[in-house]
Amino acid sequence: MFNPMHDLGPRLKSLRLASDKSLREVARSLEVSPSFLSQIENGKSQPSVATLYSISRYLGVPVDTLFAATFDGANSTQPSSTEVTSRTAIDRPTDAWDEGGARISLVTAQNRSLLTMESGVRWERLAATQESDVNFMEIVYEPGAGSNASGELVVHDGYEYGYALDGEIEVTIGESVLNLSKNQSIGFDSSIPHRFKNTGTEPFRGIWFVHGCHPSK
Amino acid sequence: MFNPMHDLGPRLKSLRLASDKSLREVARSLEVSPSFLSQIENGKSQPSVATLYSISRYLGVPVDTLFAATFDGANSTQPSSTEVTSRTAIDRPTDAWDEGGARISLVTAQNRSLLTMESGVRWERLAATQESDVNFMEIVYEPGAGSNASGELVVHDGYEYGYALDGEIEVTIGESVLNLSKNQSIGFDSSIPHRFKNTGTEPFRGIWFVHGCHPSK
DNA sequence: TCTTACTGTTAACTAGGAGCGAACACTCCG
DNA sequence: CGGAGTGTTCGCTCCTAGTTAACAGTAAGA
Repeated sequence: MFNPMHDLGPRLKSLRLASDKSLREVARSLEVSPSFLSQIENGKSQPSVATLYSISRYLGVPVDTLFAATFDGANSTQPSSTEVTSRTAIDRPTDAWDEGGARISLVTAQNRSLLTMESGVRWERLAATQESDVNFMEIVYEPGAGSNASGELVVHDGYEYGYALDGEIEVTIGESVLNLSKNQSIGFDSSIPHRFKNTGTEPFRGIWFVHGCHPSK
Repeated sequence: MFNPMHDLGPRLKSLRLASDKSLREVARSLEVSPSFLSQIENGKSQPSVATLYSISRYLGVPVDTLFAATFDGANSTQPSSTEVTSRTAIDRPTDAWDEGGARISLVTAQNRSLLTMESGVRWERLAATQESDVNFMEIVYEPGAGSNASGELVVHDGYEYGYALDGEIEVTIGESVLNLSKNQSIGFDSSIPHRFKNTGTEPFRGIWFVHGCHPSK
């Protein structure tokens, strides 16, 4: 049985060192004792959920990053990097992930590659085929999150299709403002300026499919 | 001081209910007592990190989803909902549907166009855009149903992507036989001979996306 | 109606570990 | 030689994660 926590301490430590903070300094901010923090970092003790959450917040990483997650199940080229990429913004959704995939790609909820943006938007890749210009993903918008922090509209080639699993999201496409809620679906020409924003109180979850039209390709 | 955990229980509960599992069923899988799970869901107790992690794994969501994120921008605009523009194109099934959609297409569960095949297979179109060679749909395979009554493998151009909402389905692609179950997703080159069959006892429901590669178009 | 088999909830309890304070060993600087 | 940093370890306390048991409610048979 594999224990996802076995690596938690060292990860925290390296993250702390990377941000050049002393153990006592972090401990003071988090309102825990330095000794306890040391014990956590050395795997001699384990934090409560609340403590872990505040640590990860302080270090600026999603909690999931701290677990020994498997980056990509089936055909992972990277051995141990466990990259959960975190980027600020991505212009074209079809560029989100760049490595190619196999001819067949089965992905479970556990081994999806994750792309976390600030401002509560998350994409999880649902399949990695050889096809470029295509993105099949689960997207999550936390309450208040928008596709663009600044609130600008986005334009790109191709078409976009989505299905709402949970929650509700405000979709602006051109002049139209729609509300996409559970079990509803949408498709549109993404050359029309568009934007998403979760104006509700619950996270929005949806299945998304974006593909460029690659007219020449 | 804001507690990010205050909503954790309810979230877990709604996620469990969404996946249609009983409390005892989940508890058994996670090897915790049902009572404890109930206490967690009702906020009367809090799980350890390890337990929370295994719960989130089981439910197929990242741990971070479970916290009340809420760093909202406080832009509570949108007083009037302006729920409009739901435009369903009229449809007649072709292979599979005729095109002729709007540039934007929002579809609710009630106004989807339906395509029922013999042998317990159903497709519901999720969006009708102007794009041809693209199908975005919800598919349902009743228990025992297969993509092909005769059980033959199918080949066609393009790629196929799917996400499992409910139930389980056996996917044969080339030599591989996979099992696609709830929250798992798949993508493959549809020029590989393939077939689906629901070998279980519950209906399978999934979001499907098929598009031809139309190299010449 | 009375079982049986589920569902979820609550009460009472306990063992184990989350988290603490204090002392530790070290390095660097004046 | 002080101090003022760093991180680590020991020993303790008290809280709580997680348990078992009994609970109430519903649906399906017989």
